[in-house]
Amino acid sequence: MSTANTTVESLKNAIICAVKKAQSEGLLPDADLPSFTIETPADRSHGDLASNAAMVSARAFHSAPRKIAEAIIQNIDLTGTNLERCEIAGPGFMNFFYSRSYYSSVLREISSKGDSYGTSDFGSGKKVLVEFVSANPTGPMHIGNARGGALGDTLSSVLGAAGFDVSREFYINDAGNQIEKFATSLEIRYMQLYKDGYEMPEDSYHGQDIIDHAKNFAEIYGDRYVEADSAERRAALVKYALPLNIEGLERDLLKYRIKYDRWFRESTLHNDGSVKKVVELLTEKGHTYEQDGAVWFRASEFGADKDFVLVRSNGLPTYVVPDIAYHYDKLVTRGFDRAIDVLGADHHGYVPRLKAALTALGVDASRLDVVLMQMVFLVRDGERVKLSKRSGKAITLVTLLDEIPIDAARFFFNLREANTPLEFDLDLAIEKSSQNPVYYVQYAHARICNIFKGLEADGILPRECTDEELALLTAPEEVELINKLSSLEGEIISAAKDYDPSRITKFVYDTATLFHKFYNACRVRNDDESLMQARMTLCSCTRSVIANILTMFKISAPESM
RNA sequence: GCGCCGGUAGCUCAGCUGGAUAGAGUGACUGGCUACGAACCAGUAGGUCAGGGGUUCGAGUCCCUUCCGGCGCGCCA
Repeated sequence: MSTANTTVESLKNAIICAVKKAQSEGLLPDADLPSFTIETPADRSHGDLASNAAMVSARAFHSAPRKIAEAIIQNIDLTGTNLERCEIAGPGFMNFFYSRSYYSSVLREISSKGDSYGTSDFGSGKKVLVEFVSANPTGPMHIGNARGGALGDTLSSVLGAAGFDVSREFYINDAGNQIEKFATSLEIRYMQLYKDGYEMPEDSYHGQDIIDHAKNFAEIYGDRYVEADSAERRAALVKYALPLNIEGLERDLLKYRIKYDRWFRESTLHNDGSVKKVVELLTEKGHTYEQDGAVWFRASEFGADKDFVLVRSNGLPTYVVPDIAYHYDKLVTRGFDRAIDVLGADHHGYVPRLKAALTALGVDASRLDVVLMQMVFLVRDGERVKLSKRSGKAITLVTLLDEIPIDAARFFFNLREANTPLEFDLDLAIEKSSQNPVYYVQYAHARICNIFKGLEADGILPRECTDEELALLTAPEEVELINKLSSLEGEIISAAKDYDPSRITKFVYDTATLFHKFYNACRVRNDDESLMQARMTLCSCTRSVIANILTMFKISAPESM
């Protein structure tokens, strides 16, 4: 538990105790205290922590909020809360103020925890599987995958920092219809090299990558497969091209600093009979029926909007079946406490269906959470770049990473929460100025490093400060900054609860802002040696917070820029 | 037609379980380096929180409704 968290908890307890005491003295009626909140007021003159306890209990206690607040304050014992006084304000808020010693205890905590400051055991080691990107291995990754990658990877890191045991996984769709389409596309491109009269169907893959595969294949095997049986030709082409694509995915994601714990192949679910078994199990339990030669699942009986097909009339399963088998594998066979899927928002209709199937199989579907992410719009020269997937002209992850730094990409894709559309400004991302938020944050870090370098050159080294010295940090800019630093652990837990790593991006940006303000208002190098050392401690703690976050997000924290 | 998501400053967006005077960045204008990195900071201007009803001591936040935008609703994945 961090100092900041214990303060909030102990204040809550102190208020509850005060109410009981006031009740025993007859100052308040014997009614239950409704649930109330402790929050940080936006305006600092309203104290450091504020509670609405008196206002929410006005009805229960049949009394005016301010009167209730008075009764509470008369009986409150703030010993051990890091708080020293309380004021009643406005309609009945109780505003509490930190004691001086609180600030020094925050700085001490950060200094002693160092790299681990911000982490907690909130998740108590629960096993969580985060599946993200899972791009089709039939072609290159696009911008949506880039967002999914940054989101999934940082979300995993946030969950890890909050005390969950996290595994990252990529699901490879190396079976099913899209592989057939892949085969068809490769086959036609190959045959086009030798014969006329081969046209690409509308729904095949038109990208340059398919043409390249066919050419390279032809260079190795020549025309050997031109006269061969189509099935044999297709199999050979897929066997050649698919592993190359999968290697490519792995390589490109690694370049993006994403390393998976496991690459899970859909084909294994077909090969070991899992896919078949899903249909059998659902049928055994009476959750399926036949219609028009297809096998349907009674999804509407399990909370989905309508029934859907499991096995097509041609005898082949639809894509949902391996997906069900896969999630069953995650939650039951491998026993993860929770599975999180990062998906494009266009999949939202599919989620209730998958959950319905899991429920029908006796799995608690609430253990599956889906993070949906909205569209990315690339902006260049102030205008949205038109993306046309049809023509194969969509910007790929690789070309994006060629153009902009990895640091910027990872930062920018986490600027907004997943469920809101994201504008990605390409010009801004490569700009080396304060307008570029990633530079702004990194600059704060470099600036701190530079302060220490400069001081060290004059023989001034940081040392441990006494509480009295740390209590010299009383300027508003100093107090604000310490307050910010103190809330990192809580922020990470909130981000983990909400599956929203963008909160941490905002947090680190705000921290940088407060540091820059402090820097301009308070000179670290100072004739007052004690004050200088106290400020050095504050700098060092700020550096830890920024570095811990950037490192967690796999963004560099440079010592100079 | 049904479902999901969104609509906050000129632009891009914050606003945590309802809280005190709705905030940043950017753009516009004005200041601050013989002082630890000006890749920074300070200030001015800019708002009927899409419209309308409701709940409450209190609504950008919750409920209903209308309008506008994005996306879903396949024996595709």
